[in-house]
Amino acid sequence: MGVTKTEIFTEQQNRIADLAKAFAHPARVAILQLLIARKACVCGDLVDELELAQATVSQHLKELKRIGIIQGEINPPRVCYCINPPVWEEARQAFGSILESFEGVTCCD
Amino acid sequence: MGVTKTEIFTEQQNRIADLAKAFAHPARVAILQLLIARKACVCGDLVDELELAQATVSQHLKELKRIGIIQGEINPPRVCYCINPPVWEEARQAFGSILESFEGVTCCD
DNA sequence: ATTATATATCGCAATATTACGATTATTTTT
DNA sequence: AAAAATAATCGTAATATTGCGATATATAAT
Repeated sequence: MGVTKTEIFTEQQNRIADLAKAFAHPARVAILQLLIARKACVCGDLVDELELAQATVSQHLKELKRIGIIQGEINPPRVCYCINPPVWEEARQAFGSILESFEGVTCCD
Repeated sequence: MGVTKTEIFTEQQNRIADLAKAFAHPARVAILQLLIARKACVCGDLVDELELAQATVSQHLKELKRIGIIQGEINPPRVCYCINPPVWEEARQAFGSILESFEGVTCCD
């Protein structure tokens, strides 16, 4: 159906999935990397760097904002985007936790 | 168009996006967690634990296999799935690298 | 006031994803 | 050989995502 059955999963599983979506498209990875490099904080700069239409970049920014991993500071007529530190930290914890939980033991050797 | 313009991004960006897709759905997070806990390696056990149809679980397993993060050992008529250590390590590196690259400095304070 | 600039949103088309029943394929068990 | 068990695949429906042109909005500059 294209509709995820979120109710059958735990809060944690749904949150990890949502945080992962921030990184699950190369354009969003590129945006996050640019924001970290601090070379392009303003939306228009991101549009210049990425070969994507302004509307498309804006849509990816909206998705990243929905997840909470970035925040936008309105500075008319511009908007300055940056990483949202607490949520970034949440992502570090979440991914770190699951990625470290595998000890290298597989059940079918 | 629903079709990602992979050609305008770097190999690394595309790979990170792909690895992130492994975690970008709660069912796949649940599957990976179960495989790590070693409680359910066999496909049928996963179907029992997740409230999803067998066909749906099988589809998620296929996607995880495509990414390479799990492998399936055929043990007819069963298939035993487990984490694929080298790709899991690749994911740890990739996410670790990008997540650690943010130093807490934001450009719009 | 008018114009220019910057970004968000709308509407649309194309493609991808999620989910599942039904079927198929393969191997074991009987 | 027939039946049972397990998992993959097919087909299909519903929804989501990606991308962009066009438009709307809001402020700054003229």
